[in-house]
Amino acid sequence: MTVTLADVAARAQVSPATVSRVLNGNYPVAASTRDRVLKAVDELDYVLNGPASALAAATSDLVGILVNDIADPFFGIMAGAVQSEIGGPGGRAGGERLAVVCNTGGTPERELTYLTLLQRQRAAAVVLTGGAMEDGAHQAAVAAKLRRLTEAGTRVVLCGRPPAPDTGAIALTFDNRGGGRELTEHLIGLGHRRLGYIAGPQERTTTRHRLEGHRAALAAHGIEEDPRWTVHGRYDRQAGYEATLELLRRDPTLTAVVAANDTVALGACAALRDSGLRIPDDVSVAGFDDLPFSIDAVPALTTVRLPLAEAGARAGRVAMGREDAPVGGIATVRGELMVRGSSGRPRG
Amino acid sequence: MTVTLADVAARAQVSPATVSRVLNGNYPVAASTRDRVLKAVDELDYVLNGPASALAAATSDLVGILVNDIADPFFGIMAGAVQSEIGGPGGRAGGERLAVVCNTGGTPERELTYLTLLQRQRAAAVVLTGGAMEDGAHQAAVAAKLRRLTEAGTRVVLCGRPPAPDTGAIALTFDNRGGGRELTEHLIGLGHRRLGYIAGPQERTTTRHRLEGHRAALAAHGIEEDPRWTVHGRYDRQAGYEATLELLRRDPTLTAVVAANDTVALGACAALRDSGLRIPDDVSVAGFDDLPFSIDAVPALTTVRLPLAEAGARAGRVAMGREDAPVGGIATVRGELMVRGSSGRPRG
DNA sequence: AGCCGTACAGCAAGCGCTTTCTATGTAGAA
DNA sequence: TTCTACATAGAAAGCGCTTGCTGTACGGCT
Repeated sequence: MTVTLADVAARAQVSPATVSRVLNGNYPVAASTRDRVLKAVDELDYVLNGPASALAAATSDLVGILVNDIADPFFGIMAGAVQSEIGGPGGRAGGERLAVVCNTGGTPERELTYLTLLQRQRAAAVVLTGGAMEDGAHQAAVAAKLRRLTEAGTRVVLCGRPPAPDTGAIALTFDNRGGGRELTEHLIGLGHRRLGYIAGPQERTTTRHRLEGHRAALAAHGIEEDPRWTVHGRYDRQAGYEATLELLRRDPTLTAVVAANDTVALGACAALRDSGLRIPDDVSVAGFDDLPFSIDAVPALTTVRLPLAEAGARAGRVAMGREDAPVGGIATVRGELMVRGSSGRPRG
Repeated sequence: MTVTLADVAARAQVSPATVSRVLNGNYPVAASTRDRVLKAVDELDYVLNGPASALAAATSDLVGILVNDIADPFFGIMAGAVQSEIGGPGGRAGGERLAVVCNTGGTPERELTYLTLLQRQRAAAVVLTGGAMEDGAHQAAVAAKLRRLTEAGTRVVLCGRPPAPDTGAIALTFDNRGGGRELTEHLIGLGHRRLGYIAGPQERTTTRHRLEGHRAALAAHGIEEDPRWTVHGRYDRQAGYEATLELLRRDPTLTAVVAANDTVALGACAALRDSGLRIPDDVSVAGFDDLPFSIDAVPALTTVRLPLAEAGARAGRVAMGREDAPVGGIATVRGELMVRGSSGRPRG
C-alpha cells in the first residue's frame, strides 16, 4: 500500500520518532541522520499522511476562505490576495498551508455548511469575505459558529464584512456607507437631482450600507427621494440591465443611475445604450468597487475603488498571525472615489 | 476541551461505535437509539473530528480544484461550476464534501505544492483547470504526481487542459486550436491580410494551441506571416495594452488584432482608442473565451465562446463519479465563434 | 578519575474515530 | 419448548502520526 512513516524509518534505520522530527524540523537531529532520513523519504516518495498528522498534533494546516461568488472578480481578487499571503512558507519553518476557497453562492445554508466543514477539519484559520446576509436566525447561527471556531483556536477574520461582536473574529470592514455617500454627492455636485438607484439583493449588509450612503447624500442636500427611484436586483449584469429598463419606465426623466456595483453598472450602460440614450450626456452612470474592467467601459466608469487586494492581503497576514490585529479587532477600510467619463452634468 | 465521540456516547448511553454508526448511517441502528444519539449530538454541539475520521476510514471528503488565477473570471466560472456539482449532497448519503479551490498563480512550484498538499490530505478527487505549463521537467513531475494520485484512488480530472497520457487522469480538453483557427478565418473572410497577434505567456499549452490555430488559418489562406506580427505577454489587460502599442509601432498598417483572450483584447481596445484608432473601422479586434464582460465592450467583442460553466460542471460530476468518463478518458470541448461589433471589413 | 551537562535517538502512549468480530435479546420455526 | 436466525449493540484493535519521557554516549569540568 502507501508508504508510511514506519517504512521510511526502517529504510533509514532510525525510529519513526526521528523521521517525524526530521520532517517537522522542531527537534535537534544530527545532520548525518537527517540526511539519511531525507534520502529515504526521497527514495520512497513518501508523503506525509495529513489526517494522521493533524490528529496526533491536534492542529491542521488548512485555512478556509469563504466567498459569495467565486466567478465574480470582486471575490476572486480578495481571495487571491488572501491566498498569496498564506500559501507561501509562512509562520513556522516549512509550514506549508493549504489555503482553500469555498464558494457559498451567497446562500446561508452553504455558508454554514462550509463553516462546519472547516470546523470539522480543525482549520487553522478562516477568512470570510464580502457582505453578510441579514437574516436574523442565520446571523445568530453564523455568530455562534464563529465563536465556537475562535474558542477552538481557529483564527477568524472578516474581510469586507461588518464586525461580528462577541465572536472573537477580527474585522476589516469596507466603508460602503461612506463610499456610497461620496459617490452620490459627486453626482449631486454635478447638478443631478433625479437619481435612480439599482440596489443589490435585499437582506445583505453591503446592499444596505451602500444604499444608506446614497440616501444620506440625498438627504444632506435636501433632495427628497421618490420611492420609484430604487430597484433591487442581483449583483450581476443582467439584473443591472433589467433594473435600468424598469427605472426608465418608472421615470424617464432620471438623469443619473447609481448601481450597486460595477458589474451591475455595466448592465445599466448596456440598457441605456439599447434605449438610445447617451452616457453621460443623457444619463450619468456610476458603479462601485472599481473592478479591473471598469476602466475599459466606454465611457470609463465613475466608481468607488475598494482596495480589494490590499485588504485581502492584510486579512491573510492577520489570519496567519503575521500581522497584529487592529485595535479593538476592527478596522475600517475606506474606498476612493474615481471620477471618470460615465458621469457628467445633467442635460438641460 | 472539545467534545468527542465518546462524550456523545456517554450522554446518549450507548457505545462510541453506535454513535459513529448513527452519524455515518451505514449500519442498522434502532430508531429509538438513533434519536437518542442525535439528541445528544445536538445538545453537545458535537462536530466530527475530520482528521480522525479520515485517518480511521482511510478516506477524505476533500476535493481540490486547481486554478491558475482565481481573480480571473475564466477560472472563477469553471471553479464555481465544479464546486456546485460537488458541494451538495453527492455520492453517499449525507456525504458533504469540502470542495476547495487552490490558486497556483500559474507557477509550476505552487502547482506541485498544492498537488502534494492534496495528496497529503488524501483528497477524494482533484480537478485541474486551464492550460498547463510546457516546461519539460515540470510536466514530468506533474504527470508523476497525477499518476501517484490516481493510483492512490484519487480521481483526477483535467478541465480545459490537454490530456496527460498514462496518468489515469480524465481530460475534458478545450479545442483551442480549432477555435483560434475559426476566429482568424472569420477575420480573413472579412478581407484582413495583415493581422497582429497578441499571444499569451510562452510555454503554455493554451497560448501555443491558440497561436497554432491562428497560424493554421493564415497558412490555409496563403498568407505569409510576418514575425513582427506576434507579441507575447501575460493574460491581462495591461499586457494587451502594451502589446498593442508595440504591434502598432512595428507595423502601423495592421488592420486587425487578435488577442489571446478577452481580457487582453480589452487592453488592446484601450490602446487602439488611445492611439486615435476606431474599432472596427480602422482596426478589428478579436478575443477568446467570451467572458461575461466581453459583450459590454464597445463595440462588443468578437470572440470564441468556451462553455466554461458546462465544462466545469461536467468535470465536477466526473470527479464525483456521478457521470461516466468519456470513452478513452478524453473529451474535446469545442468553442463557438461569436461575431460581434469589434470585427469588420478592413479599411480601404 | 569521577561527574555532570549536552546532544541525540528511541519507547510507547495516545490523538478520536471506524470497523470487524463477538455478544445478547427476541421472534419465529420446528 | 428448544433451536435457529436476525436485528442490534458493544469491545477492542487499529489507522499513521506526534511527543513527553527515558536512555545512552561523549566531551569537558573539577
